[in-house]
Amino acid sequence: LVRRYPMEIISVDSVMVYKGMDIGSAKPDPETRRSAPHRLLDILDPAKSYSAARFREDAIRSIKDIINLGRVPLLVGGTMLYFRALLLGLSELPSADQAIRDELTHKARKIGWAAMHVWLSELDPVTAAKIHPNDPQRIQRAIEVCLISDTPMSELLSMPRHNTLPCSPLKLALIPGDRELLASRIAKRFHDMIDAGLVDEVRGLFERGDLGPDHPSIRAVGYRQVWAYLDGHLSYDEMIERGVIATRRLAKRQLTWLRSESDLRIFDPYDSACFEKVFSCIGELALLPDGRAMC
RNA sequence: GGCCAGAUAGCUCAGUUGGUAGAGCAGAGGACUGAAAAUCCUCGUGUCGGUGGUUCGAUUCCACCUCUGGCCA
Repeated sequence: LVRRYPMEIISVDSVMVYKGMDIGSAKPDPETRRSAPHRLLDILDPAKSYSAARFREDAIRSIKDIINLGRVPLLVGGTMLYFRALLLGLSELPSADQAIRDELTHKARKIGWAAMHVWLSELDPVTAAKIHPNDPQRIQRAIEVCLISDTPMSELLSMPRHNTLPCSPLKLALIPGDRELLASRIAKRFHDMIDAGLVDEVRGLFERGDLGPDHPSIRAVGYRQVWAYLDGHLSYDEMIERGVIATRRLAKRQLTWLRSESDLRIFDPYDSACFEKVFSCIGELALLPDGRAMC
C-alpha cells in the first residue's frame, strides 16, 4: 500500500515498541523498513513499560505529522486494545504509579486478592461488581485509580471520553477463514523464529541482568517461553510447544476483538487474491479525502 | 515362548465395593479504559481395546484374544 499510495505506516503493536526485540515480535526487517518506514518501532528499552495511553498520544502525534506531510496514515498491527483506545478514546484516569502498585502487590501477598476485591467493593462497588475476584491485574488497577484520584473509578469512567482522533478511519481486517491453516502457519512461524535465532535474542536480554519475567516486555509471547527455558523451567521441546500454543491463543483473542468491531472491511489473508481485493476496495473509495486514516 | 503391568475425552491420567465416568492439558466461545503478545471468565457423552461368560444390569468381575511397556527364558 505504501509503495502504491502516498501513505505512511504507524505500528500498532505493544511489543515492537521495544528495542532489541526483533525476531520474536516479527518486526519488519531493515530492507522493508527502508522502503516502508514504520513509526513507533524501537522507541523503548525492554526494562520500561508502555501503555495504551502512551500509545494513543504517540499515535495521534504521528497521525498529525503524516497528515501535515500530505500523506495518509496507515495504522498496522495486532494490539487490539491500542486500536480501541485510539478510535474510541480513553477516560481521564490517573496513569500507573509504580510505588502504589508495589504497595498493593505487597498487601495482596499478605491478605490475598479475594480480600483485595472486597476492599475494592468498599471503594467502588460498581467497578468491583464488574471485575472477577480472580483477576488481580484489574483489581489492582481499579484500587490504584480510586486511591490516586480519591474518586471511584466507575465515576471517572462514566464521564464522556475525549476523542481527539484527527481523522476518520477506514477499517480493514485480515481474518483467516481456515482455522487449521492458521494453526499450522502459527507453528511454522514459531519454528522459523527459533531458526532465525530467537533463543540467542532472548539470551541477550536474559544476560543483561536487569530484566525478569514480570516485565511486560518479557511477558510477550515467545519471549516468556524462551525465558522460562533459559531459566530452566521448561525443556527445549516444552518451550517450543508452549510458544506455539501461546501464539495460537493470542490469535484467538485478536479474533475475539475483531468480532466485536464495527464497520470492518474483512479480507482473508489466505485468499490468493487478498491484496488485489484490498487494492480495489481502496480504489473504489476514491481514496484520500482529506483527514482520512486507514487501520 | 512364560510371567507381570497397562489399554478410559485430541493428549496425560483418575475413577466406578457392578447401576454407562471426571481432572489437568489441548481446543472452542466470551470479557477487556495507562501491563493488553497482559489479565481473567464459561464450556467435558467418550463403542471406558475386542469377543464371549456370570448378572436384572458389566467400563467395573471371569475367560480368551489383540496391542503397548517391563522382566525372565
